[in-house]
Amino acid sequence: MDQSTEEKIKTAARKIFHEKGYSGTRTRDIAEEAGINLALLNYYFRNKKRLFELVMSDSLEDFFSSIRGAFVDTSTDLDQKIQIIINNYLDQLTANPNIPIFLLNELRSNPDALVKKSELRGVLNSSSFMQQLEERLKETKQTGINPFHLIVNILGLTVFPFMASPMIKEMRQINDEQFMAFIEERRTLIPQWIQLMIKK
Amino acid sequence: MDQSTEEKIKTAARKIFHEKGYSGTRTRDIAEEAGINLALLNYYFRNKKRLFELVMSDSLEDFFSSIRGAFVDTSTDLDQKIQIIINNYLDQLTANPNIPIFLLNELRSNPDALVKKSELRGVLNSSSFMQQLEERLKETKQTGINPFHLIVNILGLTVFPFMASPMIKEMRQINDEQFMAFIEERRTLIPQWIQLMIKK
DNA sequence: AGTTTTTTTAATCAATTGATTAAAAAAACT
DNA sequence: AGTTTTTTTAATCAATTGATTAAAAAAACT
Repeated sequence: MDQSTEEKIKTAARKIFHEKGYSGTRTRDIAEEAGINLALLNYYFRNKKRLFELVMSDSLEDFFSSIRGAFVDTSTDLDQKIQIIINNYLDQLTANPNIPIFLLNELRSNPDALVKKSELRGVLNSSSFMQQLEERLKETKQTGINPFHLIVNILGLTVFPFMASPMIKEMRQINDEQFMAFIEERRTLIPQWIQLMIKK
Repeated sequence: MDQSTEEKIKTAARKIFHEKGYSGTRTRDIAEEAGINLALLNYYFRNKKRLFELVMSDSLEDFFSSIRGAFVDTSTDLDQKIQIIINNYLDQLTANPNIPIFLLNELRSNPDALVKKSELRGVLNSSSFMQQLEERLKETKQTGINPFHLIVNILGLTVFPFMASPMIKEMRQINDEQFMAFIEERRTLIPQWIQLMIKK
């Protein structure tokens, strides 16, 4: 495990920024986590802000990358895509449960970070998935419904429980392991629910 | 508008804490927002932490209070309750769009705040709504599904778009007004989707 | 009207935080 | 082996932040 100092800092910064957000994170926290001298943060990354922007950009990329493939793939049909998107998201969120709340909380004060990812908008809006959704809504006589609602629903059913995990755990008096079992139950349920919304 | 100084501080604190979170908020921000002298925060509330805990407690109360009535009301049936809960939530979130992300972000670092509201767990778990949900799942041969999933779904479909509003606005290139129109569309759609999940 | 209590103010302080500095150590180059 | 460049270190600094202080002003009490 011979990580360079620069890599050590990045890894540590990702972890701590995800947990504490930008203003809750001290550069000393990152240095401690990385096991390096505090001044190295400025030597390698100039200042806290730059390091954060790097982590923010990477995290946005991570958030979208696990589903981009499924969105644009023309060889799968709508039902397959729904399954793949939800599965890929659950896998990714299981590995990085802090990403959604981190991203959405930071985007509140700095929405511009997303503008730099404007390419994603293009990908999403012209995706095979979007077209297939529109066609399905036509077939099911639901043309009054903006297909974007369905995308929000997939995200809401998949992502929200991770963001609300403290509340869910407290309300149901369950531990982390039991929470993850709850999430696994949803792996098959969410696609079924989405299917009901666009049923032929 | 003869608010006392104490009230002015509370109002300002709620606003700023909701926007910036605990660590992103300086006591000077609150004082400026309230139009009062900085030292008055300590005079009236002793320190930043106490003021925050007060705002946190109130905000949790607000988050749950708009739906508590509907949960325990025994004179309405399940379908009516779903409608009322979603409507009440949308009204409340429209008035205070920052509450969910504020609460869930702060609960990540301090879940204990919720333990102080443990009474809510009792209310939820023994509520008329919960019982009606269980009965409906029985009637529809879905006894393998924990009814709590449906509650998470209602929240996910209702609350998540508010939390994700920066992303939704950017992805669809819409302004605040258009975002609220998007939310209003969901007012009738969400109950329909939920009904599909528990359809007889 | 005088006295006491409460509220407010501007200045100041102690601690913290992001950042800088100068020197030492290590690596790379000749 | 000597020189140059890069990396690391511990100390220090400048700015910021939550909090305190002492005095003035206002309100309440007698």
